[in-house]
Amino acid sequence: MSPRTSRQNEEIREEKTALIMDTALMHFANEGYYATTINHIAKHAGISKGLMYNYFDSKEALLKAIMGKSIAEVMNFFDIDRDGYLSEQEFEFFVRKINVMLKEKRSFWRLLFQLLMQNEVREQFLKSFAGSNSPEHSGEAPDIELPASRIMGMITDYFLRKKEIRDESYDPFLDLRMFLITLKGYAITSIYADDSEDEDDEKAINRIIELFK
Amino acid sequence: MSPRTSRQNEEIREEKTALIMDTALMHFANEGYYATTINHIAKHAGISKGLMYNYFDSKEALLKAIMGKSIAEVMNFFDIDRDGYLSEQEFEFFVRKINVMLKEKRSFWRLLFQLLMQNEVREQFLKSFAGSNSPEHSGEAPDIELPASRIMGMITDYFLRKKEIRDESYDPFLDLRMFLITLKGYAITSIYADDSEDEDDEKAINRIIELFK
Amino acid sequence: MSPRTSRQNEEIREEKTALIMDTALMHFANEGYYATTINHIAKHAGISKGLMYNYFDSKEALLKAIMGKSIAEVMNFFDIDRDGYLSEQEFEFFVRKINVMLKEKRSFWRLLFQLLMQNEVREQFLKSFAGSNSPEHSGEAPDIELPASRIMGMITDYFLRKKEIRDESYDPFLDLRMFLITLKGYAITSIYADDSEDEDDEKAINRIIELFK
Amino acid sequence: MSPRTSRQNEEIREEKTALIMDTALMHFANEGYYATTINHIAKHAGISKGLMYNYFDSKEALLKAIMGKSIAEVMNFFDIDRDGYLSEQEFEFFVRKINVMLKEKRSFWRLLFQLLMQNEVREQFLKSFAGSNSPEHSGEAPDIELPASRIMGMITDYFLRKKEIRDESYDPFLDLRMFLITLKGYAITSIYADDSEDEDDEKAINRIIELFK
DNA sequence: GATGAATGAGTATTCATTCAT
DNA sequence: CATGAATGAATACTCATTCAT
Repeated sequence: MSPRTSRQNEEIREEKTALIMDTALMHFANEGYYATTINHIAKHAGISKGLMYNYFDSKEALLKAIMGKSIAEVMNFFDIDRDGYLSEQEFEFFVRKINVMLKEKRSFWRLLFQLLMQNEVREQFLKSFAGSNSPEHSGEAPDIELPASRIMGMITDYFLRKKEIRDESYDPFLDLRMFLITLKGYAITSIYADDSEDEDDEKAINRIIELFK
Repeated sequence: MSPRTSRQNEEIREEKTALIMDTALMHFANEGYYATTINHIAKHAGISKGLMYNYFDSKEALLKAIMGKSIAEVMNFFDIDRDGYLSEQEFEFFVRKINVMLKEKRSFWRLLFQLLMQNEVREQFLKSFAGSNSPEHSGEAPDIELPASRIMGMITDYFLRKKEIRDESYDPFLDLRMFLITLKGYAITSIYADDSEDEDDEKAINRIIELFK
Repeated sequence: MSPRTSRQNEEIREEKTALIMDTALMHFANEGYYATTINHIAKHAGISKGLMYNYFDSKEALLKAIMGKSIAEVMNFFDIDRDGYLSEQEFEFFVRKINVMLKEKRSFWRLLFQLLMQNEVREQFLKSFAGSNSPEHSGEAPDIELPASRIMGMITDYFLRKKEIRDESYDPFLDLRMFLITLKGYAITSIYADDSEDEDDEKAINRIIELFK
Repeated sequence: MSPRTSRQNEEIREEKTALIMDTALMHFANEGYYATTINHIAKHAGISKGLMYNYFDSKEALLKAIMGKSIAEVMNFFDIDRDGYLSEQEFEFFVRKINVMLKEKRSFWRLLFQLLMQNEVREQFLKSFAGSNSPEHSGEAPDIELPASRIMGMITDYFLRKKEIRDESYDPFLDLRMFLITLKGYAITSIYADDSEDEDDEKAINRIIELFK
């Protein structure tokens, strides 16, 4: 009957926060952000509507928290504090890693794509990847911009370096463009495949590596 | 003082129908179907809310009308009554045509992708492309199914035929898969590019043709 | 090409007025006043919505016109300019007449009952039958009140006169009450019978006459 | 600071449910179902529009809940599990009971009559009373059908049995018909009487019993 | 921390009525 | 006289958010 220690409370908060975010992500991803009601999430998470608002200020805040956390995880996955250099061997590793991430975080990617389909959201999001040297930002998502554009920079460097070992006709920007196109195509195909044959995906990934190595 | 002729009324109806559908498509595509209110559409179309319902039974009916019309146009574009055979030269023509369509019907494609991101809609839609020999259907969209799966059949045939002129190691299904992946990737890249450089797109299309010819 | 004469116009007006009123009455009676839209009436009458408003100021005005006309017809049926005296033989005639009226004007009676089920309408209507000497009225339906209460007076007189030829225990007011109850019961039974057996109705009417003669 | 117990919530729900149903019944009965807006009900019940939908899915669902509950109460009133036999003494009791019910549940009967005045509703409802041996029903109101037709069967039996103690000329079906007519007439007279003199009603009921005993 | 009853601003939809032709 | 496109006020219904307990 003794009151919970603040340590215990802290644990409860973390557990509940994670539970809510996971449940919400799943439903946002599958039924759509607008189609998913707070009630629905609360019910499936086994908590009350009111409690949700104890942890998140609003539905939008919940969405942002989910996206922020997921993006951070994805970024972490890329081993942020690497040297920013992508060797040929690392390139293969990089592509395979993306494949793993797509499969492990299907819900996040579905949600991300869904959100990117809306102009307003997309525009806000794209700034993150635009320039690596934006001097100031509104503070909305200050910790994503840098890593995101750093990865883009890293990949760009990789293709620019390929020019040195290819002949005159090689166009690194076209190759980069084709790589991104193929990656995106693979991503949505893989993310929305209802009957994903891992074997087929593996073949496709190998082919992508072969094409852009 | 005499009432409008039915010819005049017919014209008015056609014009207004088109106006409403165009306005709605634009907003559905850019702001999202759920985020777009009937009020919003009416205001931007310069008409009253009530008039909308004079032409379309509901928001969903409006969406279906838009999708139906757009899909029909796209299908027409593919010259449905061709012989169903895709020669090597026709393949290049085919890919270029897709590129044109993507650019001419950006809003439709944006809306289509958006809708496909939601499980329920996607599942219903995917049936259209599944089998070319579904004996009966509920009548919802009977004129889309056939052409859609016919096109898929035509493309599949094309890649199967390539096997005959390639060596033993050629995997037509992987090649087909890669082609579809690349096309999808190109599509979403092109559709959502804010600053589309036609020149760059042209290069990418050429590369795609070169890769899968 | 010569313009219609005012005589012709007058004829057209009368025809159209009757057409609209008949159509409206039928639908009001069967589907209900609220459930029947102006559109519905116009379509079934084969005219335009606008024309309706050329003849009637509003939906309610249409209703009032219908009720007024029907009530007038019913009153006429009772041979208004009779002497206001109901003999025993005339009583039988009177009851049979009511039966004929119920069958000939089913739609009107259905509509009337329907309207009487709503407090506001009923209260307004009941004044008509209340006193035969209401000094003033709002002018809404001045030509109904008198005949209606006159008929009630006539019937009341009939039952009061019966007292003279019955024994002491006879209660004319109870008998009158029972007569009205039975008539109402017969009316709604007959009006809403889906499979009206005229033979059965005939027997019931005979019984009613026998009971209250 | 602790949340309400589920017992407390249960109580609140029951109270509010009853409050809403009572308020709605009163207004439906008096102003008519269509003429009564959800707003109106909410305002008179002293709650918000939204809360209504917390308890009932729709206006129609509210209506059905009210009718279902009322019909169940009425049926209970008739002591359903009696032996299904109506003796002469019980007949008197039966008629008096109906009178009590009419007075105690005026609003319900007003609403019922009102609904029965509309073709569609009536047809659906009348099935309940039609046959006592309908093998299957759509499940809409399975628990009403049986008792309703059972009561009709009980009354029919009563009149058929009277034949045995009457002379040759007695027509039980005509008598039954007259009884139902008189009952209906009494019902609507009583239900819609603005100035109901209980004394007069009592006399009429006595007369009815005397007539059909 | 936890609950779910309660709120109200917002959304799709209906329909009597108007009006230009 | 006749038409039906156009309007907008009203209505049912939804759902994020608040708050008493």
